[in-house]
This record gives sequence, structure tokens and C-alpha cells, in this order.
Amino acid sequence: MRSPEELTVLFRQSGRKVTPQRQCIFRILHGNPTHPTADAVYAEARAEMPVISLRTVYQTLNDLADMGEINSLDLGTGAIRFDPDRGPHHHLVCVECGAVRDLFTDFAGLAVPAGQEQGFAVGEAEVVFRGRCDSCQRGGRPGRDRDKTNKTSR
Amino acid sequence: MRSPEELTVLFRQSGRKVTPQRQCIFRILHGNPTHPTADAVYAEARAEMPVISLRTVYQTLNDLADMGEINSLDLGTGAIRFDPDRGPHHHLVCVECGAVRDLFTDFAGLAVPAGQEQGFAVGEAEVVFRGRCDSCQRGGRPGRDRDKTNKTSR
DNA sequence: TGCGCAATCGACAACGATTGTCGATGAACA
DNA sequence: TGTTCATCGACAATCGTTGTCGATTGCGCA
Repeated sequence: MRSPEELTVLFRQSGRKVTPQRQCIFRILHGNPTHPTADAVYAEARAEMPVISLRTVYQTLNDLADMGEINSLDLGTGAIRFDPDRGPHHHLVCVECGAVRDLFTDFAGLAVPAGQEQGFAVGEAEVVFRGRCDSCQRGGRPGRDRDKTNKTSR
Repeated sequence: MRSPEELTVLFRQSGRKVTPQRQCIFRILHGNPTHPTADAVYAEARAEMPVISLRTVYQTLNDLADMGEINSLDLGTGAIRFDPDRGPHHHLVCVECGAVRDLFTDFAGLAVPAGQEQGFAVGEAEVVFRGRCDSCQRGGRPGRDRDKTNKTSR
């Protein structure tokens, strides 16, 4: 996504107002590689701005997604995650704690084989590698949501 | 997944009881290529067995998933879908109606490039091709959940 | 600088998907 | 055949997300 300053201009241009709450969210997301959930953004925002409502966070995140400045990802970790990186990339997802890492790799020739489209107008391919992150491998209890077992694939 | 008859035996062996409701669900899932949601299974089951509860459907689906007879997939369509095909395959997902089709293709060499694992113990790769199914391309309104826009990726 | 309107707040309810609970019932085993 | 425990079915609760309300703040333009 663009810088907080550029977003300020864009918001104004699109008829949206720029409030301190929104600027705070801009800063939190800018260059953020952690794919935060709405709740995580809310927690970070409250740290530097105690009076901000979860509703406002959702509103702003949806605005940014509508404008195409961030992606909303549902990687099966229970909550939608927001990704400020708009370039083509894939994801590593921890099946235990739900952590998400970017994977900037171009998988050449990754396309539906001719004749197998089954009538679909296919857009982009999305590759998800599921595994266990370093923290979870060490047997730690690093993040939230454990015990999401017996989901062989999601 | 196995046949309803084999599942009956397996359920008994694992200490589970086999009820008409469960056998009904076995039949519905066996060879079913539609990746139904729990609700879709519930609707089908009620057609031939009006007295069955949604709770029972979830229970049985989870039992089958625990036993490894079906896969549960969260492809970002809003609800978990169940797939009786246990072999390795990928999916085509309609961004409009949420329809899911199997894609039996072996993408050779699809792996995290050495050095980019970022500490992950990577398991299997999961490729999702998002696009529009034939019905939705024709401008029809074939399934449920439309207007799931501005989710560039999920 | 002032005004209008949009955005925010807090609080609460609603939503859809899924799961927990509980009394009653029925299947599986001895 | 009888006992017991898993299952049934109904209901409430959960979680993430969104809608709504009325009151207030403050952004952006004139």
C-alpha cells in the first residue's frame, strides 16, 4: 500500500475524510508484514489512541480494501487478515498458531492445464503452504488459536 | 472416502454407533463432487429424512474428518466445505457463487524455494485458482452469496 | 473563520457458521 | 432382554463481523 501521506490525499480525493484514527491505522499497516487481523490492528491502535472503537477499525480497513490499497485474506485461520503488500506473492501459514508469512516466489507455469478449466474463467493462482512455524516447532505456545487439528487442508 | 457399508463397519470399530441419520449422510457424501457445506448436507439429508438436526450433521461430518474419511476445506467462501476425495488435488473456486470444482493436476516442483522457508516446516502445497464459473459468466445468478467483491484474494 | 456534513464514539443487537449443553431416546453390547 | 452410554434434537452460546442508534466531534470547503 501507499504511504500514510499518499493515502491522506487519496482519501480526500475519494470524498472520505481523514481523521486521526484513520491516520493511526495507516501508520500501523504501512510496511506491516504480519498480516494482522482486524482485532490485532485494533489492539495496536488502542495502544497509541485509547479511544478508538473496533467499529472504526473495521470501517477503515474496509475502506482501504475497497480502494485496493490492501488485500483482505481469508487463509482459514479463523479471522480475515489484512495485507498491505499488493504485489503478487504467496503465503506460508502456520497450522498451529495461524501466523502468516509472505513468500515472494514466481511459480512459473502455474496455470490450469488446458481443457481442465471446467468452464471457469480463471484469474490468479494462489498458493498456500501450510506447516508449522519455528516457534510452534519448538513446542512453544507462541500465538493464539491452537488445537486446530484434523483439518488436513483448508 | 469409503463406501457407506465400509463406513458402517469403521464407525462400529471406532466405538461410534451407526444411526440412520449417519448412514444418510454417508450416502450423501459418497462420490459427491460438489464440496458441500454443512448446511448443504443438512438440506439434502432433510429431503429424505425430515427429522435430522443440523447438530447431528456437524457431529457426523466432524467424526468423518477425524477419521480421515473426508477433508474439511476453508476456501474463503464463508463456510467450511467437505470433500470426500482424499487424493491430492487442487481447487477452482468461483469468486461469485462460491462453487468449488476439483482439479486433478500434479504441479511438479511446487515447493518453497530453498532458503525461503523462514523457519517453517512446510507440509503440502494447496493451490486455489479463483475465477468465475460458467453460470456466473453468463450473468446468471446461480448460487447464493453474491456481492463478495473487493476481496482480491482470500 | 464559520458552517455543514461526515465520521466517530459507545453501546447494543444482529448476523451466519459452528459448537456446547442437556434431557430424552434409542442402539449396541453382554 | 435389559442396561448403559452414545446419539438425537432443541436451544443457547460463541466468535468474527456488521448494522444501528443518538450524541458529539472535527474535517474540509466556502
